[in-house]
Amino acid sequence: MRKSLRLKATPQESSHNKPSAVFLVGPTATGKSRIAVFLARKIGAEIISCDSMQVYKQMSIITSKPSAVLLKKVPHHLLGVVSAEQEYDVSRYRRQALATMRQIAERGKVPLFVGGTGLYMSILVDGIFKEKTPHPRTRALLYKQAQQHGSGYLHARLRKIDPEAALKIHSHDTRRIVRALEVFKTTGRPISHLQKERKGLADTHAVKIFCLSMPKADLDRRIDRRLDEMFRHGLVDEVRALRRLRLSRTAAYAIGLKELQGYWEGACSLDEAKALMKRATHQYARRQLTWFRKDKRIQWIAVGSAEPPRQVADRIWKKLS
RNA sequence: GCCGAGGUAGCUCAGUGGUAGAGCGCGGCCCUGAAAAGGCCGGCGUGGGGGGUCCGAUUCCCUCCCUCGGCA
Repeated sequence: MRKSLRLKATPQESSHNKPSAVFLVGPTATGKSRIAVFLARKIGAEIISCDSMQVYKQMSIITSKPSAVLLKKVPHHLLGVVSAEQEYDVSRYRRQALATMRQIAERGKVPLFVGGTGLYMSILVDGIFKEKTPHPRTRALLYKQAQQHGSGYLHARLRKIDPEAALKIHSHDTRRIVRALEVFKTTGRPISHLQKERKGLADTHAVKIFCLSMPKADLDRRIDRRLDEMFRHGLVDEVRALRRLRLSRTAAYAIGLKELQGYWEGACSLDEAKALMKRATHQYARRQLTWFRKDKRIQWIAVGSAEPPRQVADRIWKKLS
């Protein structure tokens, strides 16, 4: 039998012998993909992407999917699984990820989740409250009301039906106010109650989470370098091809689409568009870090800017065994 | 060289005789079916240099420096 992952058993776990799930997360451009492949080989894992944008088929360069070389070394899942014309969301991701995980378990392998989407990670580890899918008509109506009367008006309504949620959601955060009202309208229950009902991998698995980190200045440099590389590798052609599609709203949020659109509309030069993309990605990395920082279960892996991926993988592996 | 406009936050620029703001950037934070999204908080400043008037100047005056435009 291939060496399977043995985690150091803590007192509580020793009797249960929970299956394990490993997460390798971190902001963009820290080198997750390469490190993940080395790590996966060492622990007998298959990789499940934990990225909200790499799920789209026609978007490879723009989302920095792992290279073909890497894909050949270890089985990867949930990359390019839907058309960029389709909407995608957390719950769909969760269903697909859990199903994939079961298949991997059947093969006697360990699931290694790799990506930078904090919410997707949390929804796996901690769970999601299950309710019916979004109700588009209710939602549309609520947005219309928000437009007419302002988000404060909706927030006041939320305060009446679900004070707890209203306290948590800022009165300007239209998106979450609408969602909370929508849930109440369609289920008759306050979202704040439903949200307490969640079960995730943390309840059934021995979950290990590793987050890569490096000084922000180094990270920004790496981001810039990667953006330059993306352009060299045909980013513009890829995005030009995307224009022939009817991109879904969710896919359209990928960093770079708006910027290149601006270029084609003559609002800026290509270099300016590239600079805007770099900036947007720096900001994105910052938000990612904020998300990960608050999760106290995370074990941080400080990566040297020139440290070989294999070495990083080794360090993580040592923490696992 | 002359004329004109201007030098205020990292950038673009407001404003005021009582030591300054906005947008963007930058930093921190929030996040349960849009999350590479959305929202919140923070001014981060030798107000070009020097001198003068004034109780008090970033604001008024003088001078020097710099930038931009026009004329030479």
